[in-house]
Amino acid sequence: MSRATVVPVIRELARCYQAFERASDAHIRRMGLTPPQFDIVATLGNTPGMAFKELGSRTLITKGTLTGVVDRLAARGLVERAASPDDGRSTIVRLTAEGERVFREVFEPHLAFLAPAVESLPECGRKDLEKRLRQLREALEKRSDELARQ
Amino acid sequence: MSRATVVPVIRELARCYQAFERASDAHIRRMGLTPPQFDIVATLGNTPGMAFKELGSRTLITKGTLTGVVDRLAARGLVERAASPDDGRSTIVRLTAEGERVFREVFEPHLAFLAPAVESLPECGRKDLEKRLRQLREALEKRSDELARQ
DNA sequence: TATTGTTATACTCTATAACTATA
DNA sequence: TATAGTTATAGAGTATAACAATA
Repeated sequence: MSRATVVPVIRELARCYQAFERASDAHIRRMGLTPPQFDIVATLGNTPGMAFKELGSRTLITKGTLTGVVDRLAARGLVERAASPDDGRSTIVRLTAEGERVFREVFEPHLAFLAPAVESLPECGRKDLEKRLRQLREALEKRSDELARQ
Repeated sequence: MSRATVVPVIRELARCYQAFERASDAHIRRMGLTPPQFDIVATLGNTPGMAFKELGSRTLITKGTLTGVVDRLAARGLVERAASPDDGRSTIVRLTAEGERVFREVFEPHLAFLAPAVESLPECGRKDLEKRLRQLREALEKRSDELARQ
């Protein structure tokens, strides 16, 4: 019974996310960013900046990779590094004025682009979906923990 | 109102998929495959093989990339190319005996690994989730079409 | 002319591990 | 010793476009 139960849910999750990703990535690339770059700009938007460590844990980008992605964004003038006042080992990453501009220019229109799809679900359907996705996520996180513990 | 509606659903979708991906990728890598490679092996499993074109459309890997991924799997002896009997331009990709073995060794255990997470949802919750995800996916696919048409 | 798959280019991301400087 | 970030390495995936063979 396990297989017949698991496959449909996982397949719909993957297909739905891929549909989101495809719509989203195409829109993001038209605005001249890669998906990880957008992820970082979106994470830094409306914040005073944050340490590499926190940025990495929020975006799920590992530290070695993050240095490279941040380098490329910095080279384009969208983010900048600053020394942490609290910890001499730590570096803060934050949006530049240009980065803020891109954030505003890119993030809200991106939501507006996605909105018609989300709003096509009935109100109760959205709430359901959020709740079920949260439950499944928590259960999946437990599986990751199990695996890591082996 | 649009932003407050859209963000939570999209965030839960992304977080849930990322939790899946993280659990799944770690498990797949332990078995010596990359995620796109697993995707191909899983797609070819229990089929007589299929043309590049179909394989690409099922896995969402574009043709230029697919040649490279298939090359690496072929170099490891997991898949092989064969001329299409129907169309001289077309190439069939199929699992080798070794590829079939890896499929069996990898796919079912992978489902078994994920099963506890999915089965932690109540029966009705799984059905709900599948239905809502399907609705959202269809709406997102329409957004992609809109974008492509511009 | 259109389509299938390959090749070529250039780049981004990825995992991993060694390294530095601070704590 | 442990942690934060950088550097180095090697490889995998990506977009894109030009190309050969076939339809």
